[in-house]
Amino acid sequence: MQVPVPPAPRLLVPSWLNRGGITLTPRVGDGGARGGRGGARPCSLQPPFALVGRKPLGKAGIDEVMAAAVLTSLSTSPLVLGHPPAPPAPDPGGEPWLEAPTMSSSCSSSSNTSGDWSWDPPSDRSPPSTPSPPLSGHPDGTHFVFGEPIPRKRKNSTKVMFKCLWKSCGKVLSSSSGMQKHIRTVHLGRKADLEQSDGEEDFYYTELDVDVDSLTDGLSSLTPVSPTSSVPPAFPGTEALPSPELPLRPPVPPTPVALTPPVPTPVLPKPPAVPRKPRGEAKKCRKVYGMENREMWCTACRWKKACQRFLD
DNA sequence: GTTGCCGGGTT
DNA sequence: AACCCGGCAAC
Repeated sequence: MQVPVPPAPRLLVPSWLNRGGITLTPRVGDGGARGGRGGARPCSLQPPFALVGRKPLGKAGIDEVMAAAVLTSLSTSPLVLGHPPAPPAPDPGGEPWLEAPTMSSSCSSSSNTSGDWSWDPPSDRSPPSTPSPPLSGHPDGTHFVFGEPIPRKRKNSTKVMFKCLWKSCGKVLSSSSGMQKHIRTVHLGRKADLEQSDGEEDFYYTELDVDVDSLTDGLSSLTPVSPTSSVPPAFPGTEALPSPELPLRPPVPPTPVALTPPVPTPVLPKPPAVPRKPRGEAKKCRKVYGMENREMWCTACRWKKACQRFLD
């Protein structure tokens, strides 16, 4: 009849272990707020060095890098640099991608016969919310309807560009709004300033990451293939394009696509023109309850996952 | 600097 | 599966 339960003296956590992760009464002297279920966790004692080498990316084999590059380009911009993955040289540099865009007439036909770029059905990741295509005219536009496989960009020096997928138009702009406008006016024949776009434009352009560094690098020194020194003029019909930067463009012939009615589009099936998931507006548990009341957060928030209580 | 959360590890 | 956290992009 006694309670022989010494409350497991909490170990002294060495500073190298307690890197903010351990929630020992955060800062408010609440003393017992943690009690959620059965006494919280014993401060985790995983060896901190278990994470060694989590991202060996730095010196990962070229194969890995190549694979990553291929995957990336496949998932984000299937048409980009429509040339087959057959690098002529092993490229010792370690930056196999973006070896200056080759000037194959990408749009016409033989973009790539391996052609796996053809509307990959959402087999892999299917967002549970809305499986249907986004023609649902939501003015907000930001539909993350098709899974968001956009890999996180390295903040290094990649820049997001937007490429028009319209047949024989390879226009690349630096802003999505500009691209939408371009598509709206040039290809869809709509009013440029039409406020409400039903999002249809999103189908006709794709996003692509451009490594600025290697681009500029390549421009200044490499330039293996015809560098297109004189950039061909843009379409005569287009408005002032907000594209200050536009490194290289495929030799797109001056196509007379002025105001043709919506043609049965060429390379449609490219859905995920989803730039990046914008941060939701809803305040999440952390913000609502504060760090002090962490036990009131939804579990997802507690685990640093997407909040499931305050959905966007 | 803070917040939200992905990716991945641990239990 | 539940739990946890490093790290990073968006603010």
